[in-house]
Amino acid sequence: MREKNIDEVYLFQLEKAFKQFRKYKNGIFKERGIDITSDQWILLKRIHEEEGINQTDLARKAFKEPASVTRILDIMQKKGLVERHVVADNRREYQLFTSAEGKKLVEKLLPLAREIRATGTAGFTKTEVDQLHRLLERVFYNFNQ
Amino acid sequence: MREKNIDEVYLFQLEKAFKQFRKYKNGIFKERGIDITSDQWILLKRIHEEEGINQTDLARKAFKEPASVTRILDIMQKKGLVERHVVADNRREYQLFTSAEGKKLVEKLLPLAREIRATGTAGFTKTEVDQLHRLLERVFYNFNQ
DNA sequence: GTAAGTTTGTTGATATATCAATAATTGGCA
DNA sequence: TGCCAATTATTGATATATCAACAAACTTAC
Repeated sequence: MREKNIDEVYLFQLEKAFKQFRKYKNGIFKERGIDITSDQWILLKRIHEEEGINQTDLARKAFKEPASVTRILDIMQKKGLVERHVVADNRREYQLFTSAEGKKLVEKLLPLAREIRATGTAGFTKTEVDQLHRLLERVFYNFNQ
Repeated sequence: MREKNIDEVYLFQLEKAFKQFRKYKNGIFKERGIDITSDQWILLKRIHEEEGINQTDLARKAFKEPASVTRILDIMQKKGLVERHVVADNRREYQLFTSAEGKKLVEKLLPLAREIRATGTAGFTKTEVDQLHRLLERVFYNFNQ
């Protein structure tokens, strides 16, 4: 049997879709003059959803490595978007909070994020979006065994 | 309307599936003692499919930036997996070839790659794999406008 | 109460992604 | 022919991913 050409491989399509999404998102931020990256936005939104979260939990929930989270937070802290607060009864960890500026940015970006999600599934029925979601969950599950 | 929690967002699931796939693949290579990364393998396989391809075409077909291709090839060239040949009638570009060692590695990895693809869609019907592929194509298309 | 193990976060090294700038070469065209 | 534009590859800067090693703080078991 002939080896599949890589174009036909669903995993290559998965990679293409993800990369194109990231490019699109970064492009939208840039074109609106918003100085934030796709990954910084993920963390900012997460912290906003759960103010006071620590880095380990943040990493797990955002599906990032703790080391990456450390570095992305360093950048966002320099930009004044987030704050690390020491915890009274535990000197190992930080509680993370969005700054006032961070909160403003979240409010600005939430509708944009909604638009971006809608763009990706333009022309999809609700059923198709669910189908895609469930199929991706199963792929994730299969690779997570 | 409440803002969607990021877990529910299909785009987050897309990212998770892709990252988990990459981790799984890198893990398999590592566990078999094969000194190659997921991305190096993509390029190696592509060159093997089209010996003599130049970097621009390789970048387009592998869906990578030319700058990334330059650097990944540098690494693979050092490892002795690929060769850059000068072209007689065009001193700007190189023709890329897999080395003898590169070819051996391709033969070793092709069945592994097939297994990895199968792992990702374990429990899928053929229809579901096609469905996933087509849905991803449409997401890509939507973000590529 | 202390030693051993665990948790939390950081850092270093390496690989890849992206954008911008650049060098070298080639092609088109007046 | 000679200049300008396009092509090909590289490099620099910055951001992120991954793994390993580590330090500090905390927890557990004895």
